[in-house]
Amino acid sequence: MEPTKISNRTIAAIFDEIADLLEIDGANPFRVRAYRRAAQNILALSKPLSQLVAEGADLTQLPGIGEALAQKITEIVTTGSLHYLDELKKRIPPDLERLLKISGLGPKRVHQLYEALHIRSLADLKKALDEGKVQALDGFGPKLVQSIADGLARQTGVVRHRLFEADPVAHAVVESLRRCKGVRRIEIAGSIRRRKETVKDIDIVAGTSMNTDIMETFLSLPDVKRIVMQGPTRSSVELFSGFHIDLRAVHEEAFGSALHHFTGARSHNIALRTMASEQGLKINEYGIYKGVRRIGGEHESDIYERLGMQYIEPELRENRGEIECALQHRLPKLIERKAIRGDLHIHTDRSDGSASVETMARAAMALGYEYMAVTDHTKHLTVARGQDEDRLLEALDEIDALNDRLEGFTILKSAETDILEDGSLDLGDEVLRRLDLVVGAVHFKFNLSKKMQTKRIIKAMEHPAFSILAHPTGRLINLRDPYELDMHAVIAAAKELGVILELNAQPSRLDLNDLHCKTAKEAGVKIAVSTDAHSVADLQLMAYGIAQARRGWLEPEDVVNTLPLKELLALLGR
DNA sequence: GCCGTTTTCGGCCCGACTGTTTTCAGTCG
Repeated sequence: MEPTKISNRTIAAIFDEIADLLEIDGANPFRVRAYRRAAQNILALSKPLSQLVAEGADLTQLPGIGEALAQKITEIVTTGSLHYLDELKKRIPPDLERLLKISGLGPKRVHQLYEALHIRSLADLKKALDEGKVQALDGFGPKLVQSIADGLARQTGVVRHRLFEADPVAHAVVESLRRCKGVRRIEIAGSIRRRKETVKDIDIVAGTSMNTDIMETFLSLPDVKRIVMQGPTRSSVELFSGFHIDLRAVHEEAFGSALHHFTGARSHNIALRTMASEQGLKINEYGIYKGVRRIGGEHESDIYERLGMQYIEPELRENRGEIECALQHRLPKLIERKAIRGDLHIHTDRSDGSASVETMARAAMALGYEYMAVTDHTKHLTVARGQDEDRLLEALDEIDALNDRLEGFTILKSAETDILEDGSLDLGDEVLRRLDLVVGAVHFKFNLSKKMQTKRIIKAMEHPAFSILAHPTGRLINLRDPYELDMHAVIAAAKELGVILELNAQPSRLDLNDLHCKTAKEAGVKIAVSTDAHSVADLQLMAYGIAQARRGWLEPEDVVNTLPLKELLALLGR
């Protein structure tokens, strides 16, 4: 049968769905976990499974994939569906998965609700609650029933917050707790510390002396809407702003272990603990132990040291191969903000930016940069006052004059050229040739088929003047999905054509994402980390781009705007 | 369902908090 081009994401979603259903069915929890772990590992792959199957690769070589799952993957890829899942759905109503999302309801209770009251949907649950049937069940006391009812009422919209929205909230809470009695150390942990693009909640870890009032202070912060959970060492609240915050307080000697535990990712922790137990060691929030003897935990680095591996930066802790690398002492030397020598995507008031070319240039100089590229929009993008050839030529004259005046700084001539529907560029060849680099981007016709969109973009990349593909997938996190695009084909074309891919640092874009970056790096494709600044303040967004680059395993040599100007121009063929 | 220098069976991370319970199961992170 003709293989489908079914995506890794779809296959992972199928395995996750199986895990949900098996869990409700009361299956062996380790079997459930095998499906979940496989789903997670599949998401981290840099090659499409459909391609691996077509090449006849041995799927059992992949982590977490054995005979049974390899066979299921092959069936999904070749037939587009999975008989086993269809059978499961027949036996267990798939709507039950939605009940799992309600806080306080796990597989056991969902199973019980289904068996005893035939509850199979949110509506059924609401009705049963209203009729007082739920509280009649064994183990469903008045408080639990109330919390389920509350959870059901809140059910609408479990949102993941974007990193840049969570950052200021987290910092404000940390600052109000820092001066509490007995607080020696306090840090943000969780997915914020790993700089994940979206976060579900905010985790904070404190190392304290015996006498501390941090928990009381935390629970009585003015922003607290309700207390979700409270204990002597751990509490959780919901703020009026909708954020959930977990606070974990341990004795200062255990701060490193607690910080590690609450930084996660969970899959990273599980992998480390499994490894530790193979070495006869045990890791928990309080330390790392050999037998009953505690051999570390004050500092986070103790854990990696005792396990005989390199320290793993938080951005890498996703169990995507970092543990294996750390054991072999060949982790990437992740890029840092200070390695950046320039910004290659900047708007000015000549299109939709708010500051002049000179103002942006002086701001970039103040950041210690050697260069920046002015990349105002082109004429097709009328809403952004895109420039036609004549206005662009005027801009180039202004840049020439400024470059004569600015000491030790170069403004590169460029444009964020629209990629038109047929893959041609929105500027004439004569003007394109006068630019130091050409940034190309899609700003309309997002809804083309995957095939057409991929063709359109690769055609644009084939233009001899084309340098950098900006925000390659067009997504706006939580607002707009990426357009349909065969990213593996785009990466292959970039490699072949010597085109650079952008990691757009706008925190609502972060496009390429972390996995794309890793895949591009492995393919030998260079990345530009650019802010797409529309104001002086936006230049600071570089930090978000660098964080995402680190999550994508990028090193300074993978990123073109770490190069000195001369070498950058040579790479661009100028 | 996966995995292996405890290797083809018998393990599989670890602990806090809650509610309903008289010692623990379920959920969560």
